[in-house]
Amino acid sequence: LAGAAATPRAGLLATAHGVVRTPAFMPVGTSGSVKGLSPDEIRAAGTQILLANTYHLMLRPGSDLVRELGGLHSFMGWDGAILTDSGGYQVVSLKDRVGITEEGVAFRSHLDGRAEFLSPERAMEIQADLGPDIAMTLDHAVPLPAPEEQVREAAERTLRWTERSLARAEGLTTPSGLPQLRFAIVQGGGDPALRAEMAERTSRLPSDGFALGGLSLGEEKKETWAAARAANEALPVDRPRYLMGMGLPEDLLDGIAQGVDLFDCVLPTRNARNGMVFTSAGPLNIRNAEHTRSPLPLDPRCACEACARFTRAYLRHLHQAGEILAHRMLTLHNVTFYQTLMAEAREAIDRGAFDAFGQQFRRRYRDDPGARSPR
RNA sequence: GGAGGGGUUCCCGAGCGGUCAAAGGGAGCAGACUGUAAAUCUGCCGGCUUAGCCUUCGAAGGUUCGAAUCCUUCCCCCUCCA
Repeated sequence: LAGAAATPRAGLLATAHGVVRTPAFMPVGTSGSVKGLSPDEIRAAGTQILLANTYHLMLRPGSDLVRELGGLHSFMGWDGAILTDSGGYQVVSLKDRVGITEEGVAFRSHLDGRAEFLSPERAMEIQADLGPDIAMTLDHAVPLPAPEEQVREAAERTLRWTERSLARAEGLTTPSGLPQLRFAIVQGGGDPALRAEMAERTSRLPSDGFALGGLSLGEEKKETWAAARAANEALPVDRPRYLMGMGLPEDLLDGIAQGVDLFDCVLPTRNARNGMVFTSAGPLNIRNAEHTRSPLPLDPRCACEACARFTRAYLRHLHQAGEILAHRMLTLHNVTFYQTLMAEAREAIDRGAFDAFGQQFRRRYRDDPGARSPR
């Protein structure tokens, strides 16, 4: 990896399951599955690395079972790279079932109400059992807006938890025996100064990469990027940066512009199941009546199976009829769209033409009337 | 032929004198979704010149200050008996 602190960069991230060309997007496969897609389809969409979740897999089927069956890669039949989130996000998404102490996070399982406990140490132990290529340290994210004091406290606690996580990870082994990278998470809310400070302090720790967590959690977009930029400028240039949980296609471009190497987001997969399709001419909702008789593909610029084979009219029909194929095809398309965007961005960076690429993408994404089928 | 039950807004289905343009589903229409408790959730869903007015609960007539609700006749459906 090369380049100045917070400018677009393309690189290679070596993992135990292949070299990931960055910037890269990780589709989310929380429970060990990118909902609706087989590993071959995930790969065909252009995916190099995907994300799974510690909390969910810990509850079901249990990390010991995954270890017994050779680790997450062999368990789910995916031989590409995997990153697992530590469960820190569930502190936010499951906030009503969570209690936080300095020791860790107490959960009431969303599955059966059972008490579960995730400490920084346990998060790393579970991730060692799961055996992803990259494990995330446990962090404490805060929904925004939040009082300054609370944001500071969570950020400081995250740093302490990061130290504990990294310390515990020493000596742990994966089921396959292959090495595991550890990424530390920087918190700090929407405050650029706090973000910069936390990034600087975190970067002194022996971490293989760094992540920006707790963004797009209710703050204004301007705030998101100001905070992210401050952190990115303070992070070491020679290690990968991961912007957690974002985002929209525009967000990916904005993140890449300030030197982010890794992204993940549920939008392309979850929204696909809810009928939303990302296209080069902007987003569309396949449920909308305007597509009822449309003979067009979702996106004429896309090479995925859904676009090669099916009309909007058919896909709309499938979605209205509640057919699984609609969810599968829209998911395949959205993931392909995201991965194509990332591949084009990498190529543009290599050419030294990222800005122009971004502008061209945005122009088409916002303004192309081809996004709408004729009435 | 006899006995009984029923026809409600696109569909199913509550309501059984005023608080009913009429519960609840479904369908339809639109919106939301950013480290997934999500194939989920929210809103609209008779019309209009929309703090109100108009048309609507099989049809027509009647009772009543007031009817989807009560009465009469008619039309249509279903069940049982002959």
